[in-house]
Order: sequence, then C-alpha cells, then structure tokens
Amino acid sequence: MSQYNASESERKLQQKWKEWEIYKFDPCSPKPIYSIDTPPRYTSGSLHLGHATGYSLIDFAARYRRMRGNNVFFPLCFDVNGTPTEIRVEKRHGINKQTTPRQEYIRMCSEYANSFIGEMTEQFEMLGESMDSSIYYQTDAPYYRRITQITFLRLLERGVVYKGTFPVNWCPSCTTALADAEVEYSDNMTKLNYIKFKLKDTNEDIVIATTRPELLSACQMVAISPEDQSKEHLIGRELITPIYGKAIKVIADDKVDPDFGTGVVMICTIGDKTDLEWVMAYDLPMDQAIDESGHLTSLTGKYEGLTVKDGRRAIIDDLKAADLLVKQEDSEQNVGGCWRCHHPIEYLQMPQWFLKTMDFKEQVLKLADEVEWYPSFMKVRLQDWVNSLQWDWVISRQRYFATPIPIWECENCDKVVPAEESQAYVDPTIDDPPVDKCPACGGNLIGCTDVFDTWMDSSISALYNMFWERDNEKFKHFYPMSMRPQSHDIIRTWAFYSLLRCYLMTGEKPWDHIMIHGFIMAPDGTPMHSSLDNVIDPIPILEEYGADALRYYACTCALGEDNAFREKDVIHGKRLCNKLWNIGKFTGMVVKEKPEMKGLQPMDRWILSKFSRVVQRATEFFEKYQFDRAMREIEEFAWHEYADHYLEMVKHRTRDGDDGVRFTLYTITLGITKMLAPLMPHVTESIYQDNFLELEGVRSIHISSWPEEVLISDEDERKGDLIKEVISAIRAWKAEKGFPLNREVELIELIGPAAVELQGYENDVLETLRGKELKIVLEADLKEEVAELKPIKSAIGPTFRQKGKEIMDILASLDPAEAGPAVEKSELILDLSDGSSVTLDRRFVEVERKLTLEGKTVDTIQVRDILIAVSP
RNA sequence: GGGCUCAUGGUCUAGUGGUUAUGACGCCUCCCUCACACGGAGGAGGUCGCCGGUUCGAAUCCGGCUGAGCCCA
Repeated sequence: MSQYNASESERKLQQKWKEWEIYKFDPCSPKPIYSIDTPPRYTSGSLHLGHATGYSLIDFAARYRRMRGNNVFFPLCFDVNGTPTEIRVEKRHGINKQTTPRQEYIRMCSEYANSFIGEMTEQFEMLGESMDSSIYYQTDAPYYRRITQITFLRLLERGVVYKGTFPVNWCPSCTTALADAEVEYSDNMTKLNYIKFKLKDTNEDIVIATTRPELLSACQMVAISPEDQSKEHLIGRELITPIYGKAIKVIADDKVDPDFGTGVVMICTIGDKTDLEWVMAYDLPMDQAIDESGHLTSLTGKYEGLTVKDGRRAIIDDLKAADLLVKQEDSEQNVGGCWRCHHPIEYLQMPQWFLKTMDFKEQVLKLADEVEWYPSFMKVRLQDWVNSLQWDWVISRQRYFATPIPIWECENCDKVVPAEESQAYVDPTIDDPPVDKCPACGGNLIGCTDVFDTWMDSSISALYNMFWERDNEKFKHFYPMSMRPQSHDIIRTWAFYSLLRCYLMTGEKPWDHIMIHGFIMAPDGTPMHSSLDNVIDPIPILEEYGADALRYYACTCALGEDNAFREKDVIHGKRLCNKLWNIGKFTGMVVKEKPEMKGLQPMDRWILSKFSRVVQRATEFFEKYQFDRAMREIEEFAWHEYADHYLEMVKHRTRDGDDGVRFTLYTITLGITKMLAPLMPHVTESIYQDNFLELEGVRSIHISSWPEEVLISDEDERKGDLIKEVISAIRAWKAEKGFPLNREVELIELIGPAAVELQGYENDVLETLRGKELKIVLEADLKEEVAELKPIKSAIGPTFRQKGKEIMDILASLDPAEAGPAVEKSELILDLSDGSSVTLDRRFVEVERKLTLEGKTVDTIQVRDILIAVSP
C-alpha cells in the first residue's frame, strides 16, 4: 500500500532547493565552469508542452554537471520583444501604429509581455528546472539592449553594417510594413491574362501569361522552364514588351512551371516572393511600379496615380484595343493580405540596414566545425543554410517594440550620426543625439525610427551571459560558453546568427557544444498549433502525474527527433517513481548505518559488477547528452536486474545482519538514485532525504557527487547470470505447471560439469524458489540423447563463405543421434557438391541434448550447459 | 522543388551486417511471497514501409520510390 506521492512532496522540495540556493552560480568558485546559453523564453503566454520538455532536456545537463563538480551557469531568462507581442496587443486593445503614439504603444506591449513572466517562472519551478534567478536577464531591459547597441555601433564603425534597400511586405491601405507573421494567405480567384510580346529580331508573337499586367512597366526578364523543349530556341534572345517597348532577355530557370499558363513567365520588380528571389539571383534593377499608398508610379507612364486595381483594368483595356490580349482565364492564386485590413500586400523597396553575412560564410563554417554538435547531423543543416545564402542579413524592422537602432540621420544630407557607446542604451526617437546638428551640413538630425530584428538581440546571448562589456575579466575567464541548447527549427536563425555575431565580436566560437532537440507533436504525430486547438498544457499533466513523470517523458525523446506526445510514457514515469521510492524504502529498512565494503557474497559481486558497468555507460551517455539512452540503461538495470532479481534473491539474507548485502544495497540504491537525480530530481531527492541524508551528510542529492564504479568482474557476472537464468527457468516451469510461485519445490538438481561451478550459490537458489533441497552433481542417472543439431551461423558464414548454405542444408538432413557425437569428436565430415569436403566441430554446430531420468517423475530443464531436474 | 530526419508486433519503441529481432502499453493466464498489485511470474502477437542492388548472409550498407516532421524555396 505504500506509494510515492508526487504532488505532496514536489512543491515542498522546490521550496527547499530555493532556500538552500543549490543552483546558484558562484563567479568566484574554483570549480570548472559549465555554462549554458539558455534559450530566453518568449513571453507570449504560459509554457506549453514543447517548452516543458525542451527545458527539461537542458535541465538534465545542468543537474548532471553540478553532480560532476562543475560551477554551473544556467540563467533564468526571457525574450521580451517583437512582432507577436505587437500583434496580440493590437488585437487586444484594438490599437494600431497610426492611432497610438509610439511610446504609449511600446508601454502597452511591454506591460503585456512582462505580465507573463511571474507565471512562467513559477511553471519552470513546478517542472523542477534548475535555472538560476541570480543571473536573470530579459532581452528588453536597458542592460541587455545596451549590449545589442554596442555591437551594432562597432560593426557600423568597421563597415560591417551598411544601409541599402530591400523589399518588405507592405500594406498600402495601412501604409505600414508588415512582418512575415502578419501576412495572411488566402486563396483567391483572379484573371490570368495572355499577352503578346514580340521577339526582337523576327517580330514573332510570344504569348506570356500574367496575373499582374499592371507591373508590365517593371518587367525585367522573361523566364521559361529549362525542360520546355518547345521554347528552347528562345533562351538568350530578346523580347519587346508591349506598350512600353522595352527589350528584355529570355532566360531558363527551373522554378518555372512549364504547364502554368503558356510556360512563359514575366519577372517584375516586384510582384511576389518568387520575383524577389529572381531579382536577387539575377541581380535585376529594382524598378518600382507601385508606391507606398498602392498607386502606380511614373514608371507606368500614363497609368501613374491609378490604384493597382484601376491600373490593371486600364492596361487590360489598352492591350485589348491594340489586339495584344490573346485571352483571359480564371486562375486560382494564393495571395498575401494584411492581417488587419485584409488588403492585398505589395512588395516595396524600403531603405534598410544590412549586416554583411556573405563576406563571412567561410568563417562561420569554420567556427561551426569547432563546435561539437549533438546530434552531429544537425551541423549539416547549418552548413546547407550558410552555403545557400544569397543576400546579407536585413537587421532593421519598421516596428516599435524592439531594440532601437542607435543612430540619427540628417534630414538634408542623410548623413548618419551614430550614438556614442557611452550613451547606450539609447532610444533615438526620444533621446538627444551626441551632437546638435549634422556635422557635415549643419542640418537637423532625426532619430532613427527603425528597430532591430529580434535575432540581433538573441544572437548575442552568449556575449551577454559571459559578461562581455560588463566585466572584461570575467569575460576573458569564462568565454566561450560550454553549451548552447536549442530546437532544430531555429538553426538558420539563432544558431547561425549567434555564430556570426560572436565571431564578429570575438573571433571565437560562442560555445563548445550545441545540443539540438526536436519538436513535441500532438499525440497523432501532427504539429501542435493553437489554430488546430491541439496544444497541450503541461500543467494538468504535472498535477496528475507529477513533474518527474513528465520529465521521464521528456527523457524518452531522443535528441534531434520529433516526438508525438505519449501520455503512456508519463504514466510509466510515474510508475518508475513509485518503484524507485520503494527500492529506497526497502534499502532504508535494511541499512541503518553506513556500511563498509566487506563480506561480499557471489551474488553481491554479480550485481555490483553489473552496476559498475551501468555507471560507466550511463556516464558516457550523459556526457553526450543522450539522456534517453542513459535513462534506458539505468531503468533497465534498476528495475529488471536489481529489483526483480537481486532484491528477490537476497531477501533471506537481509534478516541476519549480513554485511555484504547491506553494503550492496546501500551502494547500488544510492548509486541509481544519484544517476537518476538529474532526470527525476524530486523522487530521487525524497529517497535521499528519507534514507541517505543522515549517513551521507550532504544536504541535497543534487549537490552530491556522481557515483563511481565499485568492481568489475566478468567471472562473477557470468556465474551470477547463470544463477539468474536457472532461477528464471524454474520460475517459468512453475508458471507452466500452474503452480503458485511461492509453492515449495521438493528437490532441485543441477547436473553437469558446469553446475559444479555454482557451488556457493545454493542458498540463493533455494531461498528464492522456496526449494527444500538442492543438489549439485556432476552426473545423474539420466539418459541423454541428442535432440537437435543447430548450425552456428556466425561461425559457419565467415569460415566457409558461399559453401555455408549447402553445409547448413546437409546438417538439417542428418540424423542428430548419429551426427551429434561425431561433431563432439570433431569427426563430422560433409561431402559437398563441388567435390570438396569439410569437417565440422563444436565451433560450428551446437549439439542440443534432451535428458530423461529413469523411473522418477521429474521434469528437466536445460539452461546452457546445465541440466536441471526438478521434483515437484 | 531542395536540405536534414524518421518509417520495426494493435500502438509506441531498441537495435548500423551473423544463433530464436529489444522493451513498453494494451490483451490472455497465474500469484495480494514480510519494498512496491501503480507489483511479480508466464503467454499470444512482427514476411523490420515498398522496389532493386552489394554480400555466403541485410531490419542493419547502397540506390530509387512512398508517407510523415522541421527548415528553406
């Protein structure tokens, strides 16, 4: 009836840990540092199940390292910035950037985002995550933004950032730039217009199909599919656009679908995302046919000033009149619209700040090689991404709630006046520039209203964490960090930009290791989305099964792989907690004082040796962040070797003060509890506090030392395994006979030369099986006959190669009674079809015997080389 | 369309060349044995996604295909 009660003890332990300050990073400690570049959690609401498992994986590493004697740096931190917050605040308060003053807007965003931090911090605690609040940061704080701005100012000085133009999503109705996340895509019916172009040399008509004839004036190129043989002759020639008479080139590009329209596509600046890509790939001029308010520009000639819609109608009418419009047909298209007003978006050229990435590809790839990737294949994703980059990183955004770009610009001559480093953190929309007037022309200076892409903030987390420009002594001492944990979806952003930024500032890698975990899917294996209403809240799971049970689930998720949530694994985790707790209780009942290593009996040495190997293997898995394997290793041992077999076999010895069993129980129960402590911190701490605290002295298991090997003995393991198998076989025999397991057995006889080795284990066998008498004999009055000849394929294959199959066929056809003895005397000769012959001995053939005892009604069981005769 | 990853009993999963393919959940049988019935002992259940190749031998290596996830187009 005794069970582990998670809900009762977890909160209490979490309070104790806080009181004891066992997670606190000590910058003055002589211990080696292990620093974790914690992902700053985005503050858009409470944690979901994916966060719960992701942060648990990080916590496994943190807790393991503490027990390995490291001074662990594992900050609690939050990412408070950006578009998702802006969108939510706009929706919630019904505001927008036109109606609400900038600072008021920012204040509302900040209030909203910060409102979640308390709850999220508490949820981290409930999960047992051991983040350190003494090294807390949030990315919107002046102390953090200051670092972002300083890195920018230095890069500006070095010419690594520059100003250029780049297309942004633009809503002509709201006259504002939109982030990708603010663009809603919907299916729409439109007209596909077939328009005649002329081939320059021959005046031949070439029909192209377009949904956007109003962009004709910005047409830069025409593309066909390289697979389209009927139009192959056009490649490299020039076409003349209708109305405008502009000569443009025809190119082949495999992005063209030869079956869409006429298979000839016009590339304009800029109609859609594909156009944008072509513009970049072919370095096309950025002519602009549409202005910020959605009207056609002077580039379109007589259509200037018309809206996109009216302009389209007008140009179609003119084309029709000139007999240049072949036909129109309905076409379905997926168009982007503004999330607020649903007006179709345009791509518009806007001045933007860039950070040079194209110049540093090689350096980033080199740094990526210096970092150890777990799992290693994730590095390939980064490399592929870097190699596919086609333009520099656009680091400016036309938004409000983010780190301001610390510059002013002259309204006359556009000269850029950067902030002094000492001014940072600075907001140029409200703070004064370092000089009153433009140093070049004396004009007025206007504070920059653009802000940074939020990756500009998060990609310097390693610099911030390790005290860059805050405490240079510490920075020199601690940088680079030990480990970056993150999910695989942001390799191209967070991992890549971090490598780049840290390289540009330090010339070094930001971390030694990077650990990349996958996604948690809904139980059916599909991604969780609030729109699909399949998002799982971890808190009810916590309340029902406990944090350790949920962490057990997190632990079953192999690094780098996506995993569907399985509640069954959580339930199993809860059962494991209960099992462990009971193992602890049993040990506590037997062991009352710290035992010395003495009086070890054979089965003690057997389990201690197995335990020692588990310590070795589990430690290796922890080192490689393979928590799923570590758990499997430890659980399998604790439950199915230690509890199911060892504890059952030695119960009879626990009553009479046996030294060996007390030492073994103490050592192994404490050892497995410690090894599971990083993974299931609550139940293991309970076990420790209840049964080991007084004898060990260290206040918490989480600051105790990692277990060590005790002894390794192949011999003891071999014999112990044999005993285990003998006991299992007799248990199975009882089950087969329909006997209760606790039914007594009259006589157990272990027969054969191999059985003699098991002298010394008699009591373990007898007591475990409730036997009355046990005999170990060399021979018994049994008749033996060969039952079967089994080819040992792993020996036959490599030795006889292609003859193997024939040899095995012949073996199967032989009479075992005759061939068996021949094998044992190494006299079995087989003649093969190719005229050769082979001699087989026991290396190649296993001779299986069946033995019967005359007269008596005994059952016999074969366990390896031992024959067991049992009298019920 | 590209890159990476995954595909094993009803479900989930271990296993990177060699006896009878691992375990968990569920199902069936037995046992409330003094840590645990949220336990223990047994049992049934799989042509290892499909096609081809390498090899004496492939769940495992190679190629192609199909389906799924993430990222990018």
